[in-house]
Amino acid sequence: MYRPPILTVDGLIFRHNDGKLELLLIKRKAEPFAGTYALPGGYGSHGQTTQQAMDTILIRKAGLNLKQLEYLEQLYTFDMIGRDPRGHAVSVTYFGILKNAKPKVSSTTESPQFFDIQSLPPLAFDHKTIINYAITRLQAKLSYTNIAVAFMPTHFSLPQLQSLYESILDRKLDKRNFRKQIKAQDLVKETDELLREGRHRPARLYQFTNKRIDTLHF
Amino acid sequence: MYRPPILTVDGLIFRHNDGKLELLLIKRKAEPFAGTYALPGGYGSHGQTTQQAMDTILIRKAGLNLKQLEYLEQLYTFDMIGRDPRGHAVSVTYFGILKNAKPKVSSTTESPQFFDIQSLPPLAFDHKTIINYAITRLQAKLSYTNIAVAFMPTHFSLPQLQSLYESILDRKLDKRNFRKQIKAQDLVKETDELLREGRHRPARLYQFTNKRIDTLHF
DNA sequence: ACAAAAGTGTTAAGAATACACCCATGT
DNA sequence: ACATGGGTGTATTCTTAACACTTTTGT
Repeated sequence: MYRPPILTVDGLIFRHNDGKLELLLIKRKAEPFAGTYALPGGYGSHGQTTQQAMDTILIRKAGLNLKQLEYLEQLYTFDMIGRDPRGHAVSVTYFGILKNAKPKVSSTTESPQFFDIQSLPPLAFDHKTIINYAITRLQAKLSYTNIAVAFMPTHFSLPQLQSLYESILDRKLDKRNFRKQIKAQDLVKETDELLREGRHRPARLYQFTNKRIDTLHF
Repeated sequence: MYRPPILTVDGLIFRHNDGKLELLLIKRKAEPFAGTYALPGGYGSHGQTTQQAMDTILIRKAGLNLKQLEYLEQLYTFDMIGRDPRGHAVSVTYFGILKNAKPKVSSTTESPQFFDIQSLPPLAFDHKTIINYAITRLQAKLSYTNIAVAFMPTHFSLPQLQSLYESILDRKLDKRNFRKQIKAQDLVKETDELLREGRHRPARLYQFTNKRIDTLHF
């Protein structure tokens, strides 16, 4: 009789908030690693695609459903010995982006919480490895896709967009070169609105020219 | 009681032979799609990593084991309704490269055979989609990794290397620019051997400077 | 001597980088 | 009036692309 491996699904939900790149974590209630932070995840069941499983799990653990995400792609499938108390498990991971302006939904079932990527708490399982993998992928995609679209609200200033790039790439960019490149790609178009938010010159607001996100996952 | 989904594993084994990019297919013996060509694949079992499963399946279906491959990476995990007669299945796919000079091992269990990428037979399941995905990935990796190393024999001429690039990218490249770029990356070094193979000037043989293949999978 | 593939450099255009000052606002 | 972040242009280097003739061999 055929006995398949345990299949789990884990989600990496990012957002850009307050100039920082943030990741959604939950605090585990069950053993192993009870009380430790972890990626929201759970078991996939027969008759369900892994994406459907991801959806149910995110709703249960973080009060968030996939339709609220601006972007979702499969990240990688990790199979590691000792991930699961019941033995070897295969985990399909998904990488999602929550748009900045969206309501920050979260039931408190497992105290879902966004953490700045720069200061993550200790993590359960091999989740730190998975997160590093996701960030490297995100950095790579930033250069050859318009994935930035997924993070930004519909109207945004170029300094805000630059802040997104900087928090993902984890380095400062030259303001003039950044603006020149963004404009050269014609990724964005001007609006006639301004954003006033301090005792300094207001920023012009832009919107993206095409809202579709390139869907090449490499 | 928890019932996991069916888990399958499929392999995409490429090689570069006779100036063409080739892919390993087997002819299915069982239903569904009996008699149709397909990627070598099968079920993953409890207590086995997907990579171990890939190994046993390749041995059984094509008389080839993973250690004979020059390169292996995970490609993607497809879950599609109707892939499996027993219902919904999740398939983890691996992408492998067989070095040119390697013995072309193959038991005839399921008549494993290499096909030119340019003229593939009709394929079972959604395997055509998976293959297209793999080729796109391979094309992308060619530009930012030294994955070409995996295809070439230890000693090779630059025209042979160019032929590999051309068969993967499916377009002609300029000879002078190609050689300049390869040399600029210092990917290769000259040997003092020559390859004579026709009534024309012999080609100088080269070897790769570092045999390690970059292992960034993006 | 000729056919056939190997080998070789230069120029032009475009992309990426470095860099410093003026502008519009709130207090 | 001043502090704060928003906004703008040019020069240089590096990268990419286009392009044609000579060399060495086997027959």
